[in-house]
Amino acid sequence: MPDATDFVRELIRADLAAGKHGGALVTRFPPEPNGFPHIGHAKSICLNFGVARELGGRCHLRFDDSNPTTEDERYVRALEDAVRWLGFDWGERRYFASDTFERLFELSVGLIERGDAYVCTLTEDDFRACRGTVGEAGHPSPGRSRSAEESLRLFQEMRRGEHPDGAMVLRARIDMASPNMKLRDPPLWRIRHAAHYRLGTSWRIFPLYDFVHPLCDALEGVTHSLCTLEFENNRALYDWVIEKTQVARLPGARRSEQTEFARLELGYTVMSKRKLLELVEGGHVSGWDDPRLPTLAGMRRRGYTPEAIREFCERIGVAKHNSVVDVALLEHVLREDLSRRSPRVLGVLRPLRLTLESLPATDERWLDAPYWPQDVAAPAGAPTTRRLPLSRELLVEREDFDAAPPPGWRRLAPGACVRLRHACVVRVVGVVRDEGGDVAELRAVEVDEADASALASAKGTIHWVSARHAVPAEVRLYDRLFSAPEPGAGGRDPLLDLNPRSLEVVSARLEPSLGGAAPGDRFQLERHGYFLVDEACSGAGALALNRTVALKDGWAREQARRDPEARGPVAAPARRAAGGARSGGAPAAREVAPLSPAAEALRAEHDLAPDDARALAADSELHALFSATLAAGRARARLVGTWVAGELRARLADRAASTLPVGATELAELVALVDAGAITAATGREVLAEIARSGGSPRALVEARGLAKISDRARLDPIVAQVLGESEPLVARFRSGNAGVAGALVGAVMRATGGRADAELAALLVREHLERGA
RNA sequence: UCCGGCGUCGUCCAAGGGCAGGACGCGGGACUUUGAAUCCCAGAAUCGUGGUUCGAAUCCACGCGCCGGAACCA
Repeated sequence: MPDATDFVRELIRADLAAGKHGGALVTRFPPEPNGFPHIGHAKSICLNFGVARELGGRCHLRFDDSNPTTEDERYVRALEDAVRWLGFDWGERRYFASDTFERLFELSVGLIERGDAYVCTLTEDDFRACRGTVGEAGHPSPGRSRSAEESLRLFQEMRRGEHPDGAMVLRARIDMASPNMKLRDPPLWRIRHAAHYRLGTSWRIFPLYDFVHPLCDALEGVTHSLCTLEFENNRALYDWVIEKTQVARLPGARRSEQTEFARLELGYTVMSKRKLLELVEGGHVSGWDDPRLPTLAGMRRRGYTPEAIREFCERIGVAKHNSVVDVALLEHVLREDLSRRSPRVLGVLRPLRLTLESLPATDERWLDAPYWPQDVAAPAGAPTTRRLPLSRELLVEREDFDAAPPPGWRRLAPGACVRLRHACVVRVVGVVRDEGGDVAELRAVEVDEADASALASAKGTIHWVSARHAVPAEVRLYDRLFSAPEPGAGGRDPLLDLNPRSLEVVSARLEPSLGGAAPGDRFQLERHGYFLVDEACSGAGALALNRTVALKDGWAREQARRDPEARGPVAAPARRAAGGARSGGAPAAREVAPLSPAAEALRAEHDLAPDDARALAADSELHALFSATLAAGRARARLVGTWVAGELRARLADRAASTLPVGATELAELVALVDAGAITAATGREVLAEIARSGGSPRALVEARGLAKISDRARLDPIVAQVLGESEPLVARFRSGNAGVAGALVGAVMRATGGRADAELAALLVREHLERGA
């Protein structure tokens, strides 16, 4: 049962229910093959493919490849890999925009013939100058008046390659003065003498996004074209292109509709293709699949699972406002998933020798150790235990020893007892230092199982390996690539925000069972984190491990809190910089904007609410209706104002008041009913909605439907009693101190009476009943 | 400045006239042979001001703030 609900799914469900597009649902994931997909693409993939899967539609994979200079076959493969890896399937539905150029050309010819497009020979600079700015209207290009025949001839010449790059473009003829810049005669095709990765040099002109995209959607029969917020201004053009090309008449084509949602942003990383490309080409990372990158290839190599990413995409939701998701959420779902599938093993990242003096050098004890903790069920078929050798020479974590430990320390310290995971409790009896004074070795003895107090003093458990049996491995530890929450914020160079310590490579020693680990294997190194045996670097005998994500470390967090200086700026708890959409400061309380003289006069004359006066003053038609209504009845002017300027206008949306089948007479009648207390305001609104739809007399409607207000105590009281009887949980909540539910109970009474109950009386009765019952 | 979009816990997402809810993070506690996991508890928000309404996060108005838009990119 897919519970994921968001405005996109709601919209689609509504369209489906309404039978729009013949009840069909077709979405598409439309990347341009000019870079590797990243976690932001995953959101789009999960949305488009997920919606289709859940709601019984299909989703196409389409390559939006209309720019020959940036696109490449290898990106096509990377995109396909990513979609498949995430667990989605486009079946036979793989399309290339570049396959549609011929049809797009034909549609363009139609546009020119109908006068909806023309060839413009302005230079790029002049073109720009002609377009105007956001503040001022543009003016027409000389080409705008070119005849269709002439434009057609030029357009054919463009296609034949008879003109150099930039000599001319085909433009839509829309509106050079439109406040929406996208509509100021946008270019549709431009000349580009460059080899396209699929088409070679067979085309010398290439269509632009705003032309290609709607047309491909329509041609493929896409019903819901989901894209990100920055295309909101393009929607008008999207619709224009579909309408004016008449593409929907073609077989299989549809009038698709665009809906925008917020793209994904993650803290401490960059998501734009440009910036990613810069990192890759500048050698700041090892490639598109560098495990520190938010690319799907990088995340995959680091050890992320498709399941975790899908879960993440589900949890972040889909909305219409820009947001920056905390990486902590990503890491949380990752750990959740990894915990279920990773056997626990021991490995020492930064080894320190520990000699167990109580164990003879020739002794070797093999212990049984479970792979899975008590609260994690072993996956079906997975081994549940392995053997672990204990010998005299051990290796422990350097960090687990402190000669002068802070309070609360539970690990190795002079004289202290700790438990060796799966083995025994040991006591540190000696610390050997090298000539530089650094700790070189620890001497310890096994604690007798009978020594209860020593056993009990061992508060901590540490991991270890037998030096002789340990297998070496190169382990890569990753930290976030950038040290700033929003790299490059404020226009600075993001490279300046690179975290110099984003990668640390250590020579680790692992328990012998890992000797046979194969690329792609994953496990948890206890107390360290989740690791993946690197697919690319683990040759025969040489094990390379990538730490996918560290375990949470409550001790480290606590230490950091005590001494923030001791930790690097990067390792400090993630704290997003203030900002984003919500930093909108509350200016000092301000007076409501003053009324215009006309509005003020109106307000004073009729004792109107200021907002109503303003609305009436601003709309002569509404004002006239107000005056007429006033004249037609005896209701109080203030109330008439509210109903005309408030309730009626709200129903109007963009229409003119004269289009409604409601005149001054009806309005006056309605307001009089409310004013006299014959009906409730709620009923009044309902009646207004009804007569706004189909006309008629309010009084007649009220009588026909029996909508008169119930203000008779004796009549309402039993209704209240019944509602309360049926709302046991709510009543209980009230009893336990939640006074707010009283409102909900009043609401229930209102619903039970179809809005006819005198609300004030209902509220009074509800309160009486509740108090009596208590 | 014009056009478009958007403002709910620190973060992400619900509630679309009637109980402001969930998740992550943070804090506290229980448990623990991973300072993990798990469990429990706490704290924490409707951008502002008016209006309509018995009742407003939700409707209306006026503001404020943030994002996007002037590529022959997508």
